[in-house]
Amino acid sequence: MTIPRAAKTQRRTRIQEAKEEQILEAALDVFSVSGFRGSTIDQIAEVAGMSKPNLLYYFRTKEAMHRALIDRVLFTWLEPLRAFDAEGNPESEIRSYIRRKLEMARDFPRESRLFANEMLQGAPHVEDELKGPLKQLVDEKAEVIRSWTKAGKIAKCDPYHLIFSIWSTTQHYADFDVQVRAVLGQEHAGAGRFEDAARFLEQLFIDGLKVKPVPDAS
Amino acid sequence: MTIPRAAKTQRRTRIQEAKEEQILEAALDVFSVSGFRGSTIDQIAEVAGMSKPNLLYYFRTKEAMHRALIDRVLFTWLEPLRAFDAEGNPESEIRSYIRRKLEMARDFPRESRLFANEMLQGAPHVEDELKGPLKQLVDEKAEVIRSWTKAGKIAKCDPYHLIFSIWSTTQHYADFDVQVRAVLGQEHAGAGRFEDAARFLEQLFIDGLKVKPVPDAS
DNA sequence: CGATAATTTGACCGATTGGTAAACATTACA
DNA sequence: TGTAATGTTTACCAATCGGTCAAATTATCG
Repeated sequence: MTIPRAAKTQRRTRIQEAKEEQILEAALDVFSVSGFRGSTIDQIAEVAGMSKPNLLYYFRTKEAMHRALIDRVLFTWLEPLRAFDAEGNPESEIRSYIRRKLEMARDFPRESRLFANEMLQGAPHVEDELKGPLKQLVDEKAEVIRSWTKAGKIAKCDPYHLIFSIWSTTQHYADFDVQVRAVLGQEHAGAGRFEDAARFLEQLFIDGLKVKPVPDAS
Repeated sequence: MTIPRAAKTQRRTRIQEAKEEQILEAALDVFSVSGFRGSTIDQIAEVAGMSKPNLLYYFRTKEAMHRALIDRVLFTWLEPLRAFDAEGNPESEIRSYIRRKLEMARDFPRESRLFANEMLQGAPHVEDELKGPLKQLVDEKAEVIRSWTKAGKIAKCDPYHLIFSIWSTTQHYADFDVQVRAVLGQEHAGAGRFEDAARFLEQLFIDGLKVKPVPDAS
């Protein structure tokens, strides 16, 4: 019988694990550029170096591949935010959060683009995750930030929009990489652009969030 | 003869102008969500309320539609940056630039997403525009900002990354709208979110760029 | 070894893709 | 009004799409 598709078996053989990894790696290449609708199984199969029916032996549908990919990416993608520590020093926490996010944009640009593609299309496959686990995590960290402002450790500001702005500025270097390179030109588009970005963003956020001397009407 | 396609005629009839407008409007709907590869002429035709061959009478290929759309969007999209005035007061210039960009994200989210989709795919259709006109415009404005820092009007910072960060933070509210809504929840995801964002971003950039008292070693 | 299960592939299917041909309908204008 | 140009539609095409199937191949293990 050939009925028991890979997914059904209890124990995953080494070969299964390896092939699924190989497929998801190729799928990430393709989905991150063309989005779900714009990607084809044939493309993924070619990148993976396998036949199309062979892909479909491990993942029954195109959606299944995409779903598996999204699930995996979503988890690791939120790790920097999870590491955000309430006990830590606000300035250094924000600083290292920016650093971490920027490192991810540099080291895992495909993952960032996969996620961006999904958002642009209205998150048809992950809306529940956004409204559930993601919102919950952000709510939690927003509360931490709010406590910092209340304690006078950082300037008063909307914690949600602070998080959004860190997300957007850092992911920009992955999602809009072509634009960044084009605008910076050959001279400044080298590997150093991430260091420059880090310096700028740290300055912006740290100084922008410093507690300001109240011009109190006395 | 039916050979002279619409594009070939010198004078554009009223009906041509209207239909082309109607098509591009529909194309914007579709392309902005699914990207170039993920969109189909049939989808656009249905949204436009016209038959597929009728679309192809006005635009010979799917690429021609996309190209026409991109050209139009790219121009209006850069208007806020063009309005950036070297003579003006730095603080109010930056403030109004952020406002304008945020208003565009609110009023023209499809245009923002169309552009974002193109970037994610590596800008296969507009790389020349990025390296040419766009880079030139940004270079020019970056020089303005640099002059401000040299004059001590704003804190010393990398003008390119400053522009990038304004782009990314503002466009985020168009491109990642689903995520923003999901995280903010029903209570705070209303129309007011743009006002909240404006307040936060203005504070961040204005305070973050204030000239800091030098802790000079005296 | 033998046999059973797991893996891989070529051939194929119906649906959809971008695009065409030509007949038909409408408009502009002398 | 007539007629030529413009605009629209039906029918269609080859290529590609997501996915199936049965046969062939390979790994596993007693």
